[in-house]
Amino acid sequence: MTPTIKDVAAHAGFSIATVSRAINAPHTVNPVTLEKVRQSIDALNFRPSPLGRQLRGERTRLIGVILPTIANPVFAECLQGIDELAAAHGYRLMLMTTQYDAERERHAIETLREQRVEGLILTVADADTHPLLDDLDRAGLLYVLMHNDTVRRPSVSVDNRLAAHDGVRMLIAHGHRRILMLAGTLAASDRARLRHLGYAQAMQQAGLTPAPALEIDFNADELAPSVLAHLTNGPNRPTALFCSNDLLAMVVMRGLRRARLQIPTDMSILGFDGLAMGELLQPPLASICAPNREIGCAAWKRLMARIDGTYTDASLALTLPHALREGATIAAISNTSEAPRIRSMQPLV
Amino acid sequence: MTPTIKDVAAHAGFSIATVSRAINAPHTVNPVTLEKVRQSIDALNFRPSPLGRQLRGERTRLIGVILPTIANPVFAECLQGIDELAAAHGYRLMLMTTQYDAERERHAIETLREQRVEGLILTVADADTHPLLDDLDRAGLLYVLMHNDTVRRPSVSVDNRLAAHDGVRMLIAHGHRRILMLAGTLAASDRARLRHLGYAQAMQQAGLTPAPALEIDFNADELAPSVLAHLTNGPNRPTALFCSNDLLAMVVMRGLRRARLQIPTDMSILGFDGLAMGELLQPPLASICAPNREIGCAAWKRLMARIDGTYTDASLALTLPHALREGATIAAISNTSEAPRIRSMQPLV
DNA sequence: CTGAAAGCGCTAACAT
DNA sequence: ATGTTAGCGCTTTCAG
Repeated sequence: MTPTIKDVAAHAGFSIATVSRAINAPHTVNPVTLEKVRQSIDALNFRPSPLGRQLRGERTRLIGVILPTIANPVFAECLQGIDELAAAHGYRLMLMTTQYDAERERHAIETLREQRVEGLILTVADADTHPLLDDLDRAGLLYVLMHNDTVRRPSVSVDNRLAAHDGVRMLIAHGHRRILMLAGTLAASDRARLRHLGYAQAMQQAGLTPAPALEIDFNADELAPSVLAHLTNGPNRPTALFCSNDLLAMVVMRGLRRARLQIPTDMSILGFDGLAMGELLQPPLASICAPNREIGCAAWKRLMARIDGTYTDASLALTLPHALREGATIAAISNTSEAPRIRSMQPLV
Repeated sequence: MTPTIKDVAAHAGFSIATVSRAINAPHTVNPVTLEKVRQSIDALNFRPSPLGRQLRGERTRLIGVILPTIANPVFAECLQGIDELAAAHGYRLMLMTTQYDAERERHAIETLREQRVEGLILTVADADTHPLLDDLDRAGLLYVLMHNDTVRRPSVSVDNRLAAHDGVRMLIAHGHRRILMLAGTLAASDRARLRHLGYAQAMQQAGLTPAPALEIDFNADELAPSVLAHLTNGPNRPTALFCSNDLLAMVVMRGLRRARLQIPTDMSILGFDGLAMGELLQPPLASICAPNREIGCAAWKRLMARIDGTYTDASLALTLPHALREGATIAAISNTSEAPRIRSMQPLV
């Protein structure tokens, strides 16, 4: 059916070894022979089977990608970046999702190892304490983490702590003092932890009291009554919500609207991720933007550098810059009783 | 490094053939032997290499997925469905995106063929006239189309014409008479064509005059002045816009807002796709919903059925039901000069 | 410069 | 019930 190297050899009247050399080391073969072989290749429309090469222990040109989900555009955007570079470099991508499940993470890694991927680009729940990553190190399977914010392993991310810190500082600069952080139920990630840390530090530095992150059920149509009570409860209600990601922010915005709260008049909202989608909202969502596509691209480049052995950078973690997108979901609070005066702030960033 | 079948054989004191049988046909081997082999497998943590099997001409357990982009959640949602079933059935997914580019479509198909995928799930621009799909048929490589609305090939889709027809009828039932269809610049797909056909038929059946689809630049921040003129121009301006997909609808909504038009008061908007995201908008986007995840799942099942040879269904195309999501972006037009009376309509669907 | 042959990990006749 | 062997498509010594 599909022609093999044998067919080409027969057609050209040479051995399969010569055909192989004509393909992989053209300079080592007589130009005349080379030409004949090439013609046979064209005539038969032969393309060397990756399978043979892969089995032979050559490079598989396979890269594994493991993501929590692609339903969240954050990861879809990263994947776009990876895919673009992979296509340009003749690599094939094998994709597996974990739905944030540890057992599926394990299974994905094992499956991709079996398939002899040359490297792995992945996002895990918690990078620092992940035993499987130690296994990879031990086995010599190269990988680069994406969005995992750790200095202990090869990774590409924004500085989640600092980014959250900047964002919350900005809220404070707008006069907010009672700022609550909201997180999804799958919040046991290094990202979520660091974002909350940044929030807490920004609060403390402004002499304010940070609160634990309030967990929100992502899938519920409405906000839980207990949550709503928290958000609307009397004079101590928060004036601003820092949501640990944009999807959550959107769900919260909808929930608040259903509860007849105006955004940003009654409540300011700040998201995290910088989803393109957010700008299309009304009002456009303020967010701490991670360069998701670039994170994917950078992870690819790092992985390639590790594979090529040109990875000489001493530091494991690559931190990409974040940006504040000041959408219209944030209102300034000027002279309410809670924030009696506009304090002078040092410039942001 | 990684143990091979040889290592297991040596460890267990049997031949590699016996080990292979212990794995693939346990009943043909002596229970005692079987147990020993299994212990060796466990001891060495052996997992048979897919590569050897694949080269041997066995099933590769590889499925190729080709999508225009995963930046559009429509495709990400499909992919989620596919991925879920693939993981459950022990298949691996190889993903390639085309960015709606014919050459990249060709390249993706060729690459995946070389890799000996057992089948292909893909979305192409225009299924009917696609020569590469004929090649696949000829080569016997099994595939199922997703979102390509054609009766000529194995496919899973909604009835784009009917869905658009229903949607536009609904607009008309709400009193709209001047309804314009908007399409993205990459509109040369069978989907877009059929959606416009449905629009045109609905208009004609109501005695209204359909217009050609107006092309919108997806990426521009604002709507082009010429477009804006079209939409706001005097008494003949449209009162409702049917957007060929939800992402476009969102961009248009933002553009209209920037031009100080109120939605739905000044303009009603109907999208197509039923993105989950749309419900989070303000106002929630009315849309013709395709069951994207289910389309992915159904495509998977069809492909598996074709591979297993249990695909006895006579019809090539599987049409999944669409649904109208009547968001708040549609206003009723009752007694304006343009629509002097509410005409009685037959019930919708 | 070219060819013969070994071998990557595995399965499937064919023997025993 | 188990072992031997050939071969999937390819690359790579090693000879010539």
